[in-house]
Formats: sequence, structure tokens, C-alpha cells
Amino acid sequence: MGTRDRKEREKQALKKLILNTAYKIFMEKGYEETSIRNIAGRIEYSPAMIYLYFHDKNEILFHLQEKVFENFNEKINEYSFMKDSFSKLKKLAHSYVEFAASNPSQYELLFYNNPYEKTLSEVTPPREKVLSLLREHIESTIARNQFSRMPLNEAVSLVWSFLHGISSLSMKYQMSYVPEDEYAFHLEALINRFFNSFKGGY
Amino acid sequence: MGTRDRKEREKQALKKLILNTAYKIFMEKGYEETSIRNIAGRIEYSPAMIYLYFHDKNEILFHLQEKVFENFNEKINEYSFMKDSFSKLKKLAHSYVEFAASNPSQYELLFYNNPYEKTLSEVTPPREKVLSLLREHIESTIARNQFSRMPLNEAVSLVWSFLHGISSLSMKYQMSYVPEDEYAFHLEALINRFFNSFKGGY
DNA sequence: CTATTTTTATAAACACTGTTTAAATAATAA
DNA sequence: TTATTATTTAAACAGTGTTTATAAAAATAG
Repeated sequence: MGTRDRKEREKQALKKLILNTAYKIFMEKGYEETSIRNIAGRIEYSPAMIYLYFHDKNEILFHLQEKVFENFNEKINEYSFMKDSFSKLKKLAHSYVEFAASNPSQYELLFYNNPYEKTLSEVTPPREKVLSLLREHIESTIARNQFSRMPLNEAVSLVWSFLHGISSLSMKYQMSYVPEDEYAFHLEALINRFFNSFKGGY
Repeated sequence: MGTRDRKEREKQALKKLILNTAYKIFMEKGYEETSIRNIAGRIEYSPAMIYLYFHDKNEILFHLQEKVFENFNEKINEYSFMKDSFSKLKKLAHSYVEFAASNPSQYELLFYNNPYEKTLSEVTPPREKVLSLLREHIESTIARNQFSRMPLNEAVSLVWSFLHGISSLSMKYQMSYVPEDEYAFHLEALINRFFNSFKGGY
């Protein structure tokens, strides 16, 4: 009889409901305001209920990061159709920074939290996925002699540091010396200058 | 009569005691563990007491940042005696990153918190002080034709983004693809590569 | 030196947080 | 319908920042 199956389906449905609600609240009010009681209240269950579906809040954070990563990944793959490696890498950089600047709380959730050390250490965190995407792009750019020749790891760290730095500063509008209406232009100029500086051969 | 004076002195002494205790706890266990009750407990006063000396926890954070900034400032001025602008800027960068890597919770306190929007907006935050120091160094390096010619603001953003990025990633050991014993060397190589790329004239 | 006023300190409470436990309710099987 | 099992929650624990009303201490005035 399908009783067991139905129960399993219902369980999964409730789990999804919890996650979707958590995601909604996060998108509305940020991670700080996404409390267990908050989620429970909106789906009209008790807070204790949630602990029957998730080990702790960290596990919810983990799934939230996965969802947010989908948005991020979509954004930075916007120009994946392009052929020229160097231009494609530059476009990726633009998209990366643009995402962080216009979705600060999403970027923060993705890179300022580490729910992995404690739980679910088998899974590759979104951070790692971003990293390997970046790595691939840089590798093929170097292979085509369109990026300064250097150990791959160094190039990855160099580019990622810059992108993460510019994103972090933009997120909280810490470059307050740049007028707001020139901000987008400023970011663009920075990215271009950075990559053009590491362009080309030997 | 000096009663009023003595009272004022005692008040200031207690205020300092609170701040020093907060600083100690922060250095021992990080900002998370530095709670009002925690501070109050150690100086053997009630938590409510602290609110007679500080408006809220943010005001304590503000003073903590000032103290931490002193450490940071000392570190990044380590090589201020040097004469060659470019080398000095590079040394500053090394010191900057080294501080962040070896004092993650201090760097975090300095750049990941903003107690200014709400309170004490007259004072220049440590962040701004770091920024102007960086600006000065870059300006004179450009003036001596030792840095790629570009608008000062762009150069500042470029350098600061890179330094903040590399620091943020190092802080939480997010460049996990680099073995731990090669880490210091890796950071050094990155900084050298970055600055050498923006070295010299036109 | 007492009495009054002023200052100083705190206990207790409020509104939150994540999390656990034991008890109550609802669904299923006999 | 009763017994068993699965589901759900109320209540509590140990924290957090912060406020308020009250008590204790100290300074001042008579």
C-alpha cells in the first residue's frame, strides 16, 4: 500500500516548504532576520518541528547557499557563449562584481559563512564551485597565451583576491570617495585596468 | 573642593576599566564571546552598569576598533622609514596582508563592522584612516612615475581591493588549494606579482 | 551628627536567539 | 474500539542586548 510512499512525499514536501520559506525570508529581510521561530511562524508550525527535518540552523544555511549559488552561477555564466578566452574572463569578472554589488546579502551569505566544517563535509561548498569555474577560465586563458605566464594557482589567487576584494568593498559601499553616480563606471574601469595589466604573453 | 574632580576621575577610570576588559576578552575569545554580561562579570559589576557609561554595545565596538587600529597602524607603518616610494608601498602591502593573516579576528573587527552609521558619526572611522594612508603612499608613488599613470582614485581602489581581497581570503584560509607550508610564500609571490604588474611609467 | 538629596548600582524583566526534552495529539494497525 | 506508532508542540534551558524601577551608598545641607 502507498501509505508509506505518501508519507515520504509529504515529508519531502514539508522539508521543501521549510527551505523555500527560509529562502523567501532571507531574500526579504536578510540572514539575520531569518530565525527558526521566524520560519516556523510563517509556515504555521512550531519551531521544534524544524529540528525534525534539519539538524541545526547551519544545515538550513547550507541549503540556502546552494539556492543562492544557483543565482550567482547563472549570473557569472552570462557570457559563457563567448569564444575569446580573455574577453570571456573579463566578462565573467564584470558579472561577478555586478552580482555582489547589486545583491550584497546574497554574496555575503555565499562567502562570509562556513557551514561546512561542522556539518555535511562531504559536499563541495558553492565557494569551491566558483573557484573551479574561475580556475578553468584562467587556465584556458593562460594556455592561449592571453594571460601573463605564471603558476595557475597564483593566477587564480590573484584574480580571485581582486574580485573578492572589489566585491566586498562594493557590497558595503566602502569606496565612499567615489560618487554614487560614477560608481558603476569606476568598477568597470578597475576591472578593465586589472585584466589589461595581466594581459598577453610571457 | 575636589570631590567633583575625584568623582570625575573615578568615572573615567571605570570607563577605561570596561574598555580594557572588553579588549582583553575580545583578544582572548573574539568578538562573538565579548558580551555585555561577560564584561560585567569580569569586572564584578552588574550588566546594567555598563549602560551608564556607554550608550550601547556599538559604542564599545567603536572604541575596540580604535584600539585594534593602533595595532594595525603600527604594523603597516613598519617600513615607513624607507625612501623609495614603490618599495615602501610594497612593504606596506606585505605588512597589511601579514596582519590580516595572523590576526584574523582583529582584521575582521576593523573592516567587517560598521558602528558609525548609527552612532558617533563625527569621528573618522579607522577604515578611513587606513584609506588615507594608502592614498598618500600611492599618490607619491604615482608622482615619482613608479606606478602606472591613472586617476588616483582608481589606483587606490585597485590596490585596496586587492589587499582587502587577499586579506579576507587568507583570514579564513579560503585558498585551500595552497598547502599550508607554502602559504606565506604564496602570499608574497602574489603581492610581488601584483605590484610589479603596475610598476613604472606611462 | 542627623536628615535630605543626589548619585550610583543592581535585580528583575522584556523581547529576542538556537536548541532540547518530555508530554500531548493525531494517525494507523489489531 | 483499543493499542501502538508516528507526528507535533509547549515549555524549558542557556544565552543575547537593553530598559526600568528599586535599593544602596555617598555627598550635601541643616
